Amino acid sequence: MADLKAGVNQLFLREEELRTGMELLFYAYREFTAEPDEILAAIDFGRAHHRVIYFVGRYPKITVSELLAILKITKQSLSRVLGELVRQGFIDQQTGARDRRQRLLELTEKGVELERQLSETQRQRIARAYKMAGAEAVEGFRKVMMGMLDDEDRAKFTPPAPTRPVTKR
Amino acid sequence: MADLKAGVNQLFLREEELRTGMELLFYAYREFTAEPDEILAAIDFGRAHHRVIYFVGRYPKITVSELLAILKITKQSLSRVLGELVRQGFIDQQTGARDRRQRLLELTEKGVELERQLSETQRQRIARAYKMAGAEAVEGFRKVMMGMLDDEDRAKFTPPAPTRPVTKR
DNA sequence: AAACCGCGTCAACATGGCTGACCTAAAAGC
DNA sequence: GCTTTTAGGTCAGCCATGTTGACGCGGTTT
Repeated sequence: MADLKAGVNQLFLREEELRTGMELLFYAYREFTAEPDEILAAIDFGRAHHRVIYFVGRYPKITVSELLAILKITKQSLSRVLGELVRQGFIDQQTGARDRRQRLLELTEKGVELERQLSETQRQRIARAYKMAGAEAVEGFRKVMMGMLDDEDRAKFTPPAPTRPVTKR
Repeated sequence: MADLKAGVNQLFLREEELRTGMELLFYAYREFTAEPDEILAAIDFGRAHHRVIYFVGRYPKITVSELLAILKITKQSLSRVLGELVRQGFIDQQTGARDRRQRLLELTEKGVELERQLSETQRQRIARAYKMAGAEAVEGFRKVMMGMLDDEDRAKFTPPAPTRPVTKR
């Protein structure tokens, strides 16, 4: 009887714990995107533009299909925002040397500036959270977050250097 | 000179660390929503329906304005999905006893079943991550995630029992 | 009685996903 | 060298979910 009660209690705690995790993710993600969204809206861009800017900044000379693999959207969706970014001079495309079908993407100076501006609030938010929580907690955060990913995404974080999904280049 | 180098290195590490945090959040959120999204699509619902179902399940007898405060969307947006959920018998509305202007929301049995089904994969994903990472890491995860929230959201997690933002009821 | 509040609704619009079809040019395979 | 595959672009249309703004009804508060 005592055992049964303990079991039920365990279950309840676990349920609470899991819900907390779900909600933390929901709220954190929302807060995380809110500030850049405002900046973006002012220049008639959306979250999609931010993602493209971010990953092009992260992986200079990334190809379109590599970018698609990261974002997991269709090329039609990407092309809309990417096209705008290119036309408005935030991103440069240069034809691949080895493979001339590829368009290697890179931020222009203007693009770098926008990226910096957009990510600044996010960086601050994370830095604040890391600082408040302490180094050990950060390690735990990373472990748990990694555990939530599928193998494919997880692999992006394990290799020695920051690497994009490598296809032949 | 050695100092300077160390400083630069510190900066680089910090930058890497922060980017990792940003990306973990991006990928984790995407994975987290992917599975429910599939189930939802099959019954012609979207992520917005899930959120409503989730929070109504979480806070039975929640009022419309409390729900709006949690979701931070306009009532017009909410009303679209909430209306469908009510019409299709996933959510019941009952007029508030104290304040008859209020519509207290509750999941029907059908709603509970859908909620369970939708959240199941998410619960499993979190449970797996928690288990893989260990109790201490989970504590760290929570600390960091809390640090990312604004005070308002953070307050939702600190009180003794799970509480919704309390207005007069 | 007046003002405010909770909730619903109509209309119009933007963003960012999607599918499907079709094209060019370059690379790879045989 | 011809064929097939690949990288990338483009047109057209659809859908979900967010937005603003305006207005109405009934219940509560002052």
